[in-house]
Amino acid sequence: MTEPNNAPSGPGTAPPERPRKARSSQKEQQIIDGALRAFLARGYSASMDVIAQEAGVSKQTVYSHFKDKETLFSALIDRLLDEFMSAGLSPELMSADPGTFFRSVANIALSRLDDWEYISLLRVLIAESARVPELADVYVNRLVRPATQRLADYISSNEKIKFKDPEAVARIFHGALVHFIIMQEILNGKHTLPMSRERIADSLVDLILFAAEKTQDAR
Amino acid sequence: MTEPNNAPSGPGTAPPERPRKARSSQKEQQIIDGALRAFLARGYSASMDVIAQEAGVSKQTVYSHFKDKETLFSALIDRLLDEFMSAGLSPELMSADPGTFFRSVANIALSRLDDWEYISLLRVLIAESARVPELADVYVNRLVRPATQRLADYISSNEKIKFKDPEAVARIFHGALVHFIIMQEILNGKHTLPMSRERIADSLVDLILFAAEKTQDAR
DNA sequence: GTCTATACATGGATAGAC
DNA sequence: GTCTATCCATGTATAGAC
Repeated sequence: MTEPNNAPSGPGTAPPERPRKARSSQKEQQIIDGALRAFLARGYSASMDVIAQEAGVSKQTVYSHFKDKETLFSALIDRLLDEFMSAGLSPELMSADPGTFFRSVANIALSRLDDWEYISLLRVLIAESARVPELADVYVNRLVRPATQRLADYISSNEKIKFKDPEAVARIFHGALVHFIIMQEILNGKHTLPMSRERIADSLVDLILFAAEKTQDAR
Repeated sequence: MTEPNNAPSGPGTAPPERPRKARSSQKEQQIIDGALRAFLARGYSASMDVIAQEAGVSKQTVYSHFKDKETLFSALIDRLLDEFMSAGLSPELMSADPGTFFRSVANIALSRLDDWEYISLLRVLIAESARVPELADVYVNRLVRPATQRLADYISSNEKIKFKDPEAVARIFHGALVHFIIMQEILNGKHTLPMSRERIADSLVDLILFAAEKTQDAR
């Protein structure tokens, strides 16, 4: 009945301490960790038995902390998305020159090629997007929107570059990077269609910088 | 570099002619169609009961044509990939000017935003890529490799444009388009982060043309 | 080949002891 | 809260009649 979880995102007061998992007992942390591993490795089809086993607790213990499988799944995805929520590019980067800025953004994005959790999360989100569209919405609102927004803001505000449609350019830049991750890591392109991340970063940065210069020339 | 006609980069020795059995009875066609709808709508978790119902036959009839669920699934995905296999851009396009070429490629790719089968196929491929990696490999070899290869070939051969790394540019161009489809249609971005396909196409074509011109100037 | 009926296993969820 | 044991629905696959 009364759920131990409290304090969703408090509107008026910004809590200086962690808003979530105020008291996560030893067992609860075990459950969360185990369920995370199970879901990310096997998708939503991971059985509750496997989850309990992975967590090192009994199945009933899982159910004493989470109402049902769907609740557990959504809670975990939501939790993961929070962790990956970009805390924002460092402010000094927003005032860096275009070459530094785009190169840094590309490198940060491509560093996720090594992050098994991020890659698995992406796969599960896409896999379950039809069944649970809300999770895809959370992903878009927490990760994609801020990322593309900041890119568009930089493009719009920086004097040295000028594009007709900063938002579209931002989405192209972001999309090329994310697709490369999906391609290489999820769809096995790392083996069937290998290409180094440096080549993608180099060409992408060149592309946008050259186009920006050309647009400048044409003014 | 390599022969454009044959590209069976695999060890298997499959006769190039008669790639598929010609006899598909009435029932068998029903099964295929029903299973296709069921799998694309609900993923691999679609039950054999639902598949049989969707096909309008009994469950046993399905099993009399396909050994088990996994075989049926793989056969269908393989069949779908064949249908989507790009027959190659029309030869006259390969000799068109860059503006026409890239604009056409972008429009062709973005037309898949309206293709429910393609979108569902993409989702299922990603969803099952961990469990059945071979299907992802087939997708990459049949669709992604030819598409990016032709883009890279065009970039390499056309006198009017010059990039340091045509293959990387090809993958960026292709990736930005495919990611836009994943974003808008699979991850629900069409509602949460709307953007017209024309804006993406315009900015992407501008980006590559301007960058190409700039590279020309710098020669 | 095609159907109805069924065997067998798995999975989500609960009961009851401690 | 935590465990073991269990219920019951669903799912894959098969048997047997026609």
